[in-house]
Amino acid sequence: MIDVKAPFILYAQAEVFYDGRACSTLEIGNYLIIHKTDGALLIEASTKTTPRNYQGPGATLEQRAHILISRRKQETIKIVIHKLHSISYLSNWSASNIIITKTEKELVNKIIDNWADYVPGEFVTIQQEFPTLLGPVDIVGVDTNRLHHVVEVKRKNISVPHVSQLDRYISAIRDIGEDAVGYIAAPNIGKNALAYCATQGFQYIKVDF
Amino acid sequence: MIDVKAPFILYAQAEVFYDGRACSTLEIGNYLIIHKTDGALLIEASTKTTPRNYQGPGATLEQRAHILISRRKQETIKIVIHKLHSISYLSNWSASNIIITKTEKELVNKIIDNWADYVPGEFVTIQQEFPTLLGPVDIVGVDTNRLHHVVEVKRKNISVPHVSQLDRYISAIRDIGEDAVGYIAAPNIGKNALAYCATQGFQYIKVDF
DNA sequence: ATTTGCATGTCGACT
DNA sequence: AGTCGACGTGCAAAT
Repeated sequence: MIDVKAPFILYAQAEVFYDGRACSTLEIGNYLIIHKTDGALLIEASTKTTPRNYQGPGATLEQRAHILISRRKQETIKIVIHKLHSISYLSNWSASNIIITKTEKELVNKIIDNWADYVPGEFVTIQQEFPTLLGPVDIVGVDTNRLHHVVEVKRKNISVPHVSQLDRYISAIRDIGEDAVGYIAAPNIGKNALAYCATQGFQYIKVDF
Repeated sequence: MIDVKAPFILYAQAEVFYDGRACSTLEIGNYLIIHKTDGALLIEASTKTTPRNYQGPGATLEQRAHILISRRKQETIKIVIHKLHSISYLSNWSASNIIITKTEKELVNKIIDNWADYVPGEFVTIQQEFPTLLGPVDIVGVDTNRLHHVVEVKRKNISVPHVSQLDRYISAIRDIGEDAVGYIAAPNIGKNALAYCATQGFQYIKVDF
């Protein structure tokens, strides 16, 4: 009846039961059921971006009478189909990924290329991906007084956890016996994050694409 | 002509451009485009659960020649349709929500709400998601003797690794100089896990939905 | 209206 | 296979 090997979109009156990390029930109604080539399964209702129920890549689909069962690891979705309105198998469905531009790296490059505009002083080195025990910092500039200017860059809004992250980087650099001051750079910053910066003595660098 | 007021699913050869919190491009290919009654828009490819591009509820859709434009706040999606394979308008598409049951959180709440039934004693604080170096513990109650009652909750059966996890949490709390006793709570527990609990001096709390 | 924290988060990178 | 961090996170509840 349904080719569970092929990708398809199915519009049907159905009810859905999920068991796995939690349990859920979706009451009987008309839903859009999407089966992808990698086994992913979506049950979409008429509102919101996120599906009502879903199963990730690698799920296996089988049919028993008017019931579709998708299994993946410890998770199971059971779709009871009461009335099949339409089904259509998609051929040559693309799997391309989006390409994101305006990346963090782009901002990092802009700051380094125009370093003097953002951080005044005489600098000996400006280094990207400066290694610390907690992982690499985006940019660290060392001035003639050996003071480390630590810049953490985000491509969108800065929130409190990002400032906290900078705080830990600063600590890590001070732990190795270097003096350091902190900067956080992004197109925007949240109010709380800005206040947090003030308490920590960090400076916000507004940088746009 | 596409009825941009109605909910529909559209299979087409298209390319997609997004601008908003970031920028993205999706190369030309065959994609499934879903327009929901609340304005939400999804561009689905043949793999993965998450859509390649999307727009949340409240977005407005308009058509200009062979280009669909969805706008929402500061975000824009432009879909250039090269070849329309099929379009279907969904009638009586349900908006029902799922009902979630049997989550770990539900059990955690039940234990906290009825704390005295599960853990006897005089308590100063009862804290959820108690932070440790190994991550948060579900519940920690501190009694008048400063003894920490550490409760790890699972939504199904407890097996040996879960008890081992509790063991590590207890160690982490003792490492910060606090005295601690362990409890593990779930609807069921395996025989080996129960024996392991006995050796470690942990207590099993049976809790049901 | 804004902020906070959870999610069946998903997903990719790295160990 | 597990862990970690980012995400155009989305989403609902609390403030």
